[in-house]
Amino acid sequence: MGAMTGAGTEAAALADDGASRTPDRLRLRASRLLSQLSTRSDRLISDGLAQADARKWHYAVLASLQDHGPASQAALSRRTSIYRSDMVGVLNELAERHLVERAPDPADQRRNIITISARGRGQLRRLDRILDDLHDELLAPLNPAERDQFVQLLVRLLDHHTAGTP
Amino acid sequence: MGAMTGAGTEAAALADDGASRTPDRLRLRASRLLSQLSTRSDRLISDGLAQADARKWHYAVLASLQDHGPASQAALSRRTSIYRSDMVGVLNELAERHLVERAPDPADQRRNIITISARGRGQLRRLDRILDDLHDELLAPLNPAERDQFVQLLVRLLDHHTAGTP
DNA sequence: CCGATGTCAGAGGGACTGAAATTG
DNA sequence: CCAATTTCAGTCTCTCTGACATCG
Repeated sequence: MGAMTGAGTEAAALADDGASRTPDRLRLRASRLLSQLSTRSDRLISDGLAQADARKWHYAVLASLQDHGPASQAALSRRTSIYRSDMVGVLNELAERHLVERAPDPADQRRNIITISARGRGQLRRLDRILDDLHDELLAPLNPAERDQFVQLLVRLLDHHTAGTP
Repeated sequence: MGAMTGAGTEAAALADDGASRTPDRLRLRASRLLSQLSTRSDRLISDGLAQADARKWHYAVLASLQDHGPASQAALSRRTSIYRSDMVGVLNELAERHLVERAPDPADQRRNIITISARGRGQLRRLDRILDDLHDELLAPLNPAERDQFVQLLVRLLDHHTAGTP
C-alpha cells in the first residue's frame, strides 16, 4: 500500500507517540490537499474568466439555462448550488450585460423567469472554450485516463457528501 | 473514454453550438467539483476540530513543530503555507492554550523561536486521531486503494501548481 | 395559515496585501 | 542601504443566515 490516508494504521494506533507517524502527515492529509488545490484552481479559473469579463457564477448560470432551459431564480439556485440570496447579484450582472432576460412569470407572480439570450449563448461558447483551456492547465500533469479517474473520484465523494441535501 | 474533462473533444470543437456538449458540462468541471468538495471538506474538518477547541491551522503548526522541530514564525509560515500575517494570530491562540512556547532567538533578535510543549504534543495526538476519523468520513465512498490514488493525484496536481512558489 | 419566492443586509472565515518597526 | 522578521490593519471573495414583503 502507498501513503497512509485514512484512519491510523494498527501500528500507529498502538504506539502513537506523535513521532512514529509518517513525516508527511501534514502533506498527505486529503483535506489540506483539497483546500490548497481548490484555492489555486479558483484563482486560475477566476483570472482566466476575468479576461472575458465573467465570473464562474456566470458560467454556471448560463450553462444551466442552456442545458436545462429557462427557470425561476430559485430553481436556478438549486441547479447551480448558488444561494438564492447571491443569485440576485449574479443575475443583475448577467442582465446588465444582456446575457439573460428577466421576465415576471405570468402564471406565478412571485417568480421571475430567466432566459438565456442570443448574446448569452455566444458568451457561453466563449466561456466553454476558455474553461477547456483552463482545465487543461489545471489538470496538466495528468493524462486523459487520470483526468477521468480524478473527476470520477471527485464526483463520488461529492455525491456522497451531498446526499440528503436537495 | 469516460467523461469529457479536459479540452473540447474534436467533435465539440468542430460543431460547438453550445447544445452539442454533454449535458453534464457543469457537473463534471473539475474546478467546480474541487471547490464544492473542498467546501464540504473544510466544514467537516472545522466542525470536528472545534470539538477539541482547535482549528485546522493549529494542527498544521503543531504537526510541523513535532515533525521538523522548532522554528521561527517565518519558517513555520513557509512550512505550513499559512501567511506570516495570519501566523501571528494562530500562534497567539496556541500560546494561550500553552500548546507552544514563544521565545526570542538569542542569535537573531528579529526572530521568535516557537517550540511545541508537552501539552502541545498531547493535543497533537488527539487531533491526529480526530483527523483520522474525519478523513475516514471524508473518503468514505473510496476503498483504501482509491484513497491512495486520490491523494496521489491531488499531490501531483498541487506540486505542479506550486512549483516555482517557494 | 403555511410555504415558496425575490431581495437585501450582514456575519464569519480564509486568502491575501501593505506598511510600520526592529534588527541582520 | 537592503533584506528579513514580527505585527497590525484592512481588502476581497465566498459561503451562509436572517429577515422582509409578496404571492400561491
